[in-house]
Amino acid sequence: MAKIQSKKNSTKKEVIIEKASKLFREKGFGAASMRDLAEDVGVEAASLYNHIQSKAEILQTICFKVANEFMTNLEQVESSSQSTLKKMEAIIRLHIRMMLDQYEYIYISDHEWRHLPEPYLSNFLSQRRSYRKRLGDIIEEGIAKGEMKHIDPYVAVLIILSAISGIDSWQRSRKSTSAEALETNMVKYLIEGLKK
Amino acid sequence: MAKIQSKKNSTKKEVIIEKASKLFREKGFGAASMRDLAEDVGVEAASLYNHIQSKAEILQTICFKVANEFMTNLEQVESSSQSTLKKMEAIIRLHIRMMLDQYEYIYISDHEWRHLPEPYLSNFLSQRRSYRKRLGDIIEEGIAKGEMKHIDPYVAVLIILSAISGIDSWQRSRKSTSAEALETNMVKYLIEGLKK
DNA sequence: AAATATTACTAACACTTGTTAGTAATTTAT
DNA sequence: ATAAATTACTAACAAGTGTTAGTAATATTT
Repeated sequence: MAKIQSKKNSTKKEVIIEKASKLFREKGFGAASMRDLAEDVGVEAASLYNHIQSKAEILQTICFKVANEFMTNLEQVESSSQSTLKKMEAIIRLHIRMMLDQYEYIYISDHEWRHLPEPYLSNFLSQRRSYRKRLGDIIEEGIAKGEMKHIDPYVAVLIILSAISGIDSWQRSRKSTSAEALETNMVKYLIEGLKK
Repeated sequence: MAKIQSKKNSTKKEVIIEKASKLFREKGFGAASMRDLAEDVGVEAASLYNHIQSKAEILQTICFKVANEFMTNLEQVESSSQSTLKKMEAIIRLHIRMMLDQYEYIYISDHEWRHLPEPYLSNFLSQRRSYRKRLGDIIEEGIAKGEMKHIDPYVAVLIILSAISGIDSWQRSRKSTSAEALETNMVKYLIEGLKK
């Protein structure tokens, strides 16, 4: 049956993935070894395979967990009845917050997806393409309704997502600017850039 | 004396670095092997060491080449007598263009610097910090002069650089949007977001 | 307490890694 | 053409890779 390990209410598999996410971010997926991971978990490398099937599976789990979370949120926003600007703001804020408190996961999903084995790689990229397309559709609608300025929707999506993804280089020097100030300023910049 | 190899007027070392930059981007520094690289160059792995000293040296060369290029340009812009908005526009345009026609180099400098060995790593990060600080100073001056809107300069720099860095995910699907349209739209978005 | 299922261990596998020695081939300088 | 320097080759190294078998220890269920 379900095994409850560790101090928190989390499976050992979850512990492994959590430790792995930190390790993969620090050293990169390729350079992080299963023996490194085992040491972090406090176990021998071979023992990991009682809980996971492969190193790649860890990466898959992380990448698709993140992708699904964003996709679910997008569907909620799409089916809501806010203005297109409010929709984009909601999405931007979610991205920023997830970047702030699920940093490791998001970072890996953003930067290490290249190492996904097929067919997961194609699947992931297709999901990402679809996600961006749907963000672009919201912006397109915003332009059509006169709520947003005339700009290439695809480029706008690129800018917004990349800008948020760049918070990773803030994480390492988080003295001067607080998290709240960061979110406020980013939303201001990114939304003002859309407004007509 | 100077050895002229290959078809073009380039040292074999330059050929190696050029091939390496493509390889490092595709597979990541850690996952790219010297044997992979050797095959691309058309030579045995051991022969590479007649021209380079180590795998890490290649990474160093690439990262600092890029860093120096940006730094030189920044100094020119700083000492010019344009408005702060024009200065930022000039910098943004340079970044976009370098991203477009020196894609491999910039990408590696952006994403693979983590694998630099000390003391190069510290050196690189310090240079990067300094670069961003000076960009922030331009924005701060822009705000003080009333040319730019009130925004945290550090966050603005973060957004601008990250947004441009995100062009890498455009490279792979460069059908719909042309390079000129991309630059125009990005400048529009990023500069409008600064203007008062 | 006994039986069962789960997890950790040691040892080893086949393979890949960056790099070095030593030497042959080739290019450049005399 | 001969000498000197440069570059490519083969072979090998020590170390590290993900992963599997087999087994001992531990926890869970009966």
